[in-house]
Amino acid sequence: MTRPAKRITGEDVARVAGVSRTTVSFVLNNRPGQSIPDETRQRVLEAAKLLKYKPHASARSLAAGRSDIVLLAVPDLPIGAGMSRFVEELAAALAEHDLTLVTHLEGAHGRSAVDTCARIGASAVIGFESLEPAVVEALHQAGAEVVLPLRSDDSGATEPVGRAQAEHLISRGHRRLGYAMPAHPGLAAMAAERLRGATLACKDAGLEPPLALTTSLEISAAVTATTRWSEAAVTGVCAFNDETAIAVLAGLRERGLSAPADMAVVGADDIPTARLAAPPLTTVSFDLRGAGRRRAEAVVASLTGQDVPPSPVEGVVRVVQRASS
Amino acid sequence: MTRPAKRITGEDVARVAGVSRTTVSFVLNNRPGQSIPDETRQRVLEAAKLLKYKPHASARSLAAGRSDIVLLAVPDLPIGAGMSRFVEELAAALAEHDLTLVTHLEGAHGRSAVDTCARIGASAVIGFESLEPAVVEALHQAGAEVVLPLRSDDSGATEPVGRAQAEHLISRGHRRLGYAMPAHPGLAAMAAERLRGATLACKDAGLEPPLALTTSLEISAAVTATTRWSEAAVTGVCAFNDETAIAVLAGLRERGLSAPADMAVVGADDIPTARLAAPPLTTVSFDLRGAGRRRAEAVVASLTGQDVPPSPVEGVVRVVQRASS
DNA sequence: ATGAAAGCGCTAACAA
DNA sequence: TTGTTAGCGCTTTCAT
Repeated sequence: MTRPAKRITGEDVARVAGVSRTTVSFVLNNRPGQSIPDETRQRVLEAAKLLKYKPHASARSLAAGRSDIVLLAVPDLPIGAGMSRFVEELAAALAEHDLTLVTHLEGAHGRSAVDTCARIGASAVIGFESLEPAVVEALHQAGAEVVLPLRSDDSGATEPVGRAQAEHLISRGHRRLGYAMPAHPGLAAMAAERLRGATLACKDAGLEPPLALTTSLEISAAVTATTRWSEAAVTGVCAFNDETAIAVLAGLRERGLSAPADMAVVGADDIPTARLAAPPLTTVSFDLRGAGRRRAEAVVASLTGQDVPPSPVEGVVRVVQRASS
Repeated sequence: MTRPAKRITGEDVARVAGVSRTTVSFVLNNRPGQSIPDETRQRVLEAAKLLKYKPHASARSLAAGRSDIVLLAVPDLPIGAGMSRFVEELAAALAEHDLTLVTHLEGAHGRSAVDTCARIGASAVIGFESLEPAVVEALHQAGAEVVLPLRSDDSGATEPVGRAQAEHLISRGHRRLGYAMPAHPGLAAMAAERLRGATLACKDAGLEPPLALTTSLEISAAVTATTRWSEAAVTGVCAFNDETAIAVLAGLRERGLSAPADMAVVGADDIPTARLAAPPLTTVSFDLRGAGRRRAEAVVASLTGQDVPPSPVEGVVRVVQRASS
């Protein structure tokens, strides 16, 4: 498990290939503008493969002045399966541009994102939500060339989610809506955005804003919330996400009520267990992969100083109707 | 978002503090054995703070010969909230030893863990499950000094989970058990381990091994599985995890049966929605934070060449009894 | 088309 | 106690 293993350097490759280190570098990075005969190029490539040469990351970054490492800084919040799809796509899209993505999970006791950024020498940092200016500044100080918030404008499709939820309920005849907010503080900002989307949909339909109530993932909390909604004549509730929606469903069940007859419920995220809920949960799903790809494009663009092509965002939000509404 | 910002080097700090770069290095890394007068030390520290000096990661790693970056390589599998607790603790514990953790999520199209390891110049890599020897070799080639599987021996508490599930059911009088295996291929290895634990518990009790059936997260699959269990006179089933257990519950419900009367169900992981299931799900929870900490200790130990103190693993697995069993 | 040489910013012997 | 010096492995400009 702990073998140091002599490192193979570019010099080794050069010696084996019978060329200079410079040539090796040119070939391996296939630097444009250098017309290297195919014969030489092959020789270098073979030597590299033979020796299993891996360029030394630190040396490369030091010399080149950039590490091409992109750090995704995830704050302390409940992480779900949707996240991995986003991250995978982000990583894949970045890799196409020769960038390497790693993720930092911010925890109560661990390093801060800024710290981690400095330690790994990231070229770019993608933060969640909007980054505070002071943090952005610190990140730059730490060596990051580019710093982007996660959901600028389109990416998270966050407001549209709330809008889609509310529109769905409205289209099914509900006139008084509720919104189930998550208890986790880290989710507050995103929840507020989704709620805003729902509020806009209500306004468009000439309805009052949804009655927003916080619901932790416990039956008792859900009982309290659903009771208040019932009292307020709410007939349909949008939940921040599927977990919260499942809590609402549980609250209803506990009270001897049922969805959608007594109260329609729609979640968000379309987690795997949504369809297993009782009743199966109507939810809003959205294109996380697309979001990942768009984010990657934005990073690449600012890293290379190009203009950001606005990249169309269409049909990202979709209602998956099941029995709960 | 894209300000290069002139980098502050150790030289700048040295100049401001009126000392040499060496002294700066010594103070900042507070190298032992160098008795530097407090006055000088303070001067350096102040200069560094004033200039907001951050050592250049690549330069440091290149010179020191190690990056102190630890890479956690997560394969392509459904990632849950439990994971973040583990990662957070791992990161925190590593940070105490001046190591920095970043995570790589393996995806279908992105970079491989080996690739990522090479690109970031990780000093150590923590893999999931057991790493194949060829991969370990490649990782070393890529520059990793230490390579550890995630769950060697104790960490994941994986076999004990299955054992606890089965013992719980057996203690409640069930004589014929079922085991619900997940459909996701990435989970197969872990599932096999948990099943093994359950099998051992059965053997200890003089019972047949559990009837293992795969159950995807769809009601139809769960209906099929539960039907077969019913036919085989199974009265209690352990599920690989809570999601699978929730599927089993849904299958039972669909068939007009109920837990635990017709079939007792116990999950694993204690996800937040377990208590919201109908009926609330009995599950097995375990100490992910402890696991994270132990893994960190192992990494630190092999990185520093110390002997690994076996670190006691007690009371990590706990049955949380709810209505489903 | 290829090579020589000068760093990138830092660490760590070794001197002083 | 502090400074001088020599690299770490790579990129890249400038000669050849």
